[in-house]
Amino acid sequence: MRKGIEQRITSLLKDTITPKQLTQVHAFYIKTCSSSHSHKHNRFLQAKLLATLVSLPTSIDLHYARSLFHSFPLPDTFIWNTMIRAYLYAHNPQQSLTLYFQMLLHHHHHVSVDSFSLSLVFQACARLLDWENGTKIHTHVFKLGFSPDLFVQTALIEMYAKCGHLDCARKVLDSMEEPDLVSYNVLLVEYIRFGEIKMAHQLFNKMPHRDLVSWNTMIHGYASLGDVEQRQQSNEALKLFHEMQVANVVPDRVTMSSVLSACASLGALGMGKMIHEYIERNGIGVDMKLGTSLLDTYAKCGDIDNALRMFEQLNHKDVFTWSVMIMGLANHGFGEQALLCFSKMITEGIKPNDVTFLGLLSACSHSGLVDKGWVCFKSMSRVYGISPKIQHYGCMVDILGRAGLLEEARELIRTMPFEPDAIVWRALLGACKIHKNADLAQEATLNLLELEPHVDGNYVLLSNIYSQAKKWDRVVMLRRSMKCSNIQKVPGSSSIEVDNAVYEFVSGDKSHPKSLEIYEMLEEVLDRIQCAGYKPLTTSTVQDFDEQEKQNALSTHSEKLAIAYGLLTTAPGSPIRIFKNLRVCEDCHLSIKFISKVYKRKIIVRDRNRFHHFDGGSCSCRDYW
DNA sequence: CTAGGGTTAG
Repeated sequence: MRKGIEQRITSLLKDTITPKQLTQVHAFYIKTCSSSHSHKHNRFLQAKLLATLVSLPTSIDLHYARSLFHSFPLPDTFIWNTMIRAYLYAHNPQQSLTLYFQMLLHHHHHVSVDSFSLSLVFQACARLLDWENGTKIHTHVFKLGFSPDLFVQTALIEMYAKCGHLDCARKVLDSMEEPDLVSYNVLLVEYIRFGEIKMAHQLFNKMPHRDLVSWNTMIHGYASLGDVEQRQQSNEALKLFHEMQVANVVPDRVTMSSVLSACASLGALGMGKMIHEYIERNGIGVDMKLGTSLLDTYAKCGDIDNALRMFEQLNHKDVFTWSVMIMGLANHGFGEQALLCFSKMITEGIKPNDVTFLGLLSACSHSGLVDKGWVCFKSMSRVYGISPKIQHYGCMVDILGRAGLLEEARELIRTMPFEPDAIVWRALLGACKIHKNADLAQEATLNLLELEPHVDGNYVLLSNIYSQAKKWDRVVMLRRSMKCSNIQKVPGSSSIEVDNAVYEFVSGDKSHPKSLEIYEMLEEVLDRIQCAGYKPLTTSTVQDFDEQEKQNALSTHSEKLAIAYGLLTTAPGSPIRIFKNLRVCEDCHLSIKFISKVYKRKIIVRDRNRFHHFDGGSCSCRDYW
């Protein structure tokens, strides 16, 4: 074949990005081969064809790759490696491994494994979580007398780490003479994936340099982890974002996405808005993922209007985007809108997944849509081929229970194809509380305490049920057993963001510097709403206090303090947003309705379960919560 | 050739 044609095909391959283009080049190659110039195949060009096929941005046509591979009578190391890569990229790491072992058998054909083969096969082991083969091949590295290669070692770190052998991974890293950023970052990512945030942070501090990926990994770690100490972790994410800027590392959309999820879990709307402005000011392009983050942040910070605006602005939406919107509407109590959103999603040809249905069922639950809940639940498997998980059954139990269909809820628990978990029993127990069914409550309690004997919230819920029924002896017994098992009650707290700083109040809190003013304000508030007809709902207190004591305990609940502070510090007529760690109590719910009317304020409360929008004396939950 | 981001019930 003439040199000119070889060069022409090489340059054609360079510009090949679609499978169709590739077949065209291939056809051209075959034509020139069979033409008069040469009948011999060109090994170099064929290898290049295969390599191009494997590196196309689209998914790999394995049939095609295999036929190319088999056209070589004696594939060399490069060609073997390319085929191993083909399987790896085509999500078939098992075949990569098989091919690697076949390659070893071709030793007599002078085909030898090189550092590319090794790094690829370790990646395959990492994806398969195949520690056994991984370690076995690790010994090959020594046997073959390889000088330690950066890529091989990095792949080894990933293999050990992904298989859960974080200490082995660390040993490989520590043994490296000059680990590069990727070697560090790989381990950082795996530490985070295993929830080892402390180890990650130590490594992060130890690194000689940190690049964008290192920072992003750490920020994401703090923003996404932390069921425990959620608040601290989210604040740590924001702190790191600040440090990153001090270190002159320019953030990108990945950074923004993580920082936003920290804002979302803090409920920090002001901070979220600042980040949004930062994104716009710095020309960071909003792609689908970042857009979904923004949407989710607005929804979780109580600003459903901006969430909807964001949703409208996004040109491309996938199942995540739609699910986030549906869940947002659900949490704000807009059940019908959530269902409408779902219909639109279907019309636009987006396939729902199991999370989408959690949003829908949650919407039905928050809005008391029993029939529609059943329709959704049944359509899951019948129409969309998604089999309901225990979470979906949990939602259905909640929907039925809240609506007072306690027997139906109990029957569903009995017939569902899962062992009921604590969450299911708690949903039933909560329903028993609303609808005052002592017998069923007894059954749910026994099951719940067997599964979760150490969760404070369960005792609080039970205690509320007993005091509602005025069974004070039971309440006392419960408190005693809590004390015996050393179960601490998580105190209720409410926070409010003023001038981008978050203040947190607990019941009877006097720690705020403006405490005196806050309590004066609270007194005025209570006076004014009482004039408007508010009467304290003392039945929801746990203790067998006298009436005045009960009222006093209620009047300084954390949400009331936070609202008093909000009234003091924000402009008249502007909305007040409160974030509570537990569910809002009935008396607070009632009084906030009055406050919204008397002070002409929109008050948005995010409690443990959902949002309450108070306006003009009523709440968006229509007292169904 | 290896590294980083978005949804998950009550």
